[in-house]
Amino acid sequence: MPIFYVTCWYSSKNMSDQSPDASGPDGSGYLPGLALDAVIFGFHENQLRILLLEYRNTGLFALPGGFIRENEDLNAAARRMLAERTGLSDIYLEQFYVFGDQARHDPAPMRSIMIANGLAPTEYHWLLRRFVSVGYYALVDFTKAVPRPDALSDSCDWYDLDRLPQLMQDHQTIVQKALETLRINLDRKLVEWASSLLPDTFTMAELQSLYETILNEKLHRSGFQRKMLSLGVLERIDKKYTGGAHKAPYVYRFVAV
Amino acid sequence: MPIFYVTCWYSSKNMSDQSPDASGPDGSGYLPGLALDAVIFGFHENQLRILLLEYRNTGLFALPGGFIRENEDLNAAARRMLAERTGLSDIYLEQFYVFGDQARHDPAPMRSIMIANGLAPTEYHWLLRRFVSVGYYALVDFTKAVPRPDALSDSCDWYDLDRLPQLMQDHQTIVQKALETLRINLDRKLVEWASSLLPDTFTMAELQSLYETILNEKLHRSGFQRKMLSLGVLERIDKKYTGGAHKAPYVYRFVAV
DNA sequence: TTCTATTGTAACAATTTGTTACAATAATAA
DNA sequence: TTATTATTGTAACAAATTGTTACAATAGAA
Repeated sequence: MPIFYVTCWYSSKNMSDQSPDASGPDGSGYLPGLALDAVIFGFHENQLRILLLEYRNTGLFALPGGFIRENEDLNAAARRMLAERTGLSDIYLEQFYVFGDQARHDPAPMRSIMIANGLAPTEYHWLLRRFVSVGYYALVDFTKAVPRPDALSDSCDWYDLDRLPQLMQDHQTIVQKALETLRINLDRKLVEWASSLLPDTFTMAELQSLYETILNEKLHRSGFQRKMLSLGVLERIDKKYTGGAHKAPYVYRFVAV
Repeated sequence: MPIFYVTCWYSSKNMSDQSPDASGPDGSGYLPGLALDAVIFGFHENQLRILLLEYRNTGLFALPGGFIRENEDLNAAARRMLAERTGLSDIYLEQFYVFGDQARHDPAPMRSIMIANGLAPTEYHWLLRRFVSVGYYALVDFTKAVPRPDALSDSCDWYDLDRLPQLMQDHQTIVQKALETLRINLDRKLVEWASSLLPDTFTMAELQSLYETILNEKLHRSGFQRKMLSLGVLERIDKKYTGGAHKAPYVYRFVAV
């Protein structure tokens, strides 16, 4: 019972128009039907934001996403996509959920985007087909990122979590689920996250404001300080003279594990 | 710039030999390159086991897996696969990780399995290609399941977690990650899991043994009872006369949320 | 020098968890 | 009937953790 399975990519234009990695604008070279969407959390001075793309002439906003090359690990694809969008490479990145309902398949917005970009996609264009998408969340200091739009979008920028524009498809759901994951994992993953979210050294007040911003609630200063110190992962470095008319706080660093 | 993307399934035999759902043994009707693997945890009387398939004449063991139909939700596919393997439908099931490294692509074992089953797969047979696999864990009372082998395997049975046979590919890693997830989530998900892991009513000792088995550590009886009662989700039902020469324990039920 | 805002930490209370102890049984055997 | 036994439910207390308040120690500005 010899059976053959072949995935074919047809392009009416030039099959040879491909980037060096052998993945091209016709979708060839990518794993078919599988995508990534990333909720990139940016933190800086009490502010928690996420990175969104705005598509040209459409008023449509979306999470940065991407595809997986045939000769690429899934997580590596997420890391590559992230670097393309932010210019950052050593940041925390983790899967949190796979969005695989049929209901999320809605070719209309993507068709609008393509048309707004001067393309005339056929009904069966690969970008208009059903995708199962792996959700990733990433953590960065947003002052370190250099957001770059992708080929179809004219802006890539940070948006306050509580003032998000209307998002495409199920991207609002994806953001919500990412935020839940962030909150659930905060205590357990703090040390892993620290280098992505905080400068090398930081004051206790900065660490507390990170907690408060992520959890969206006020914490008691004294108890917080005691709890953090009791974790045994903080090393006190120096005093920090901020210029304020008050005692100078210490700066801390997470000790290597 | 009209571009076409078409996925083609070639079968040297009969393209019409398909199940009613339009997914066939040639892989057509399924989302290409995407699979599921399930770690089905079975609990009963202090024992935690998982369900494994043994492939005919190969000595190879594997997690039950499956594919996603083109007109099926991802989670629905997992639920269907689970029902096919266990006969159970109302059980707890959740994604925990996507395994998407290229390194996991190793066609050798699957080729052996197919050959052992009298098939002569070509090099490009769909089952021998790279798959990204969504890992699910499920929770059942293993006395309620009726394990059924799939087409290529001659047994489907429960194995003690600490006495697993050698598993195919990266399935050992998948089991490990599922177990970690189970432990991390136990407290937070207890109520959701209860109906899959415990009988409708249960004694405190049974609940404690569930905890101890999952966490693989002894807990203090008194503190455990107090903690569980303080959750405010247990309803005391009745006494249970077990026949033992001692005080009869109460049986509890989780109250509806 | 005084004043102000913020920090680090002590002090104590409240709560939660760890541990031990013991009375309350269901059977069983004397 | 009456011990005996194994387990259960919970009280009692200790230990640890967390919540809250208080206060001394500044770094700068007035």
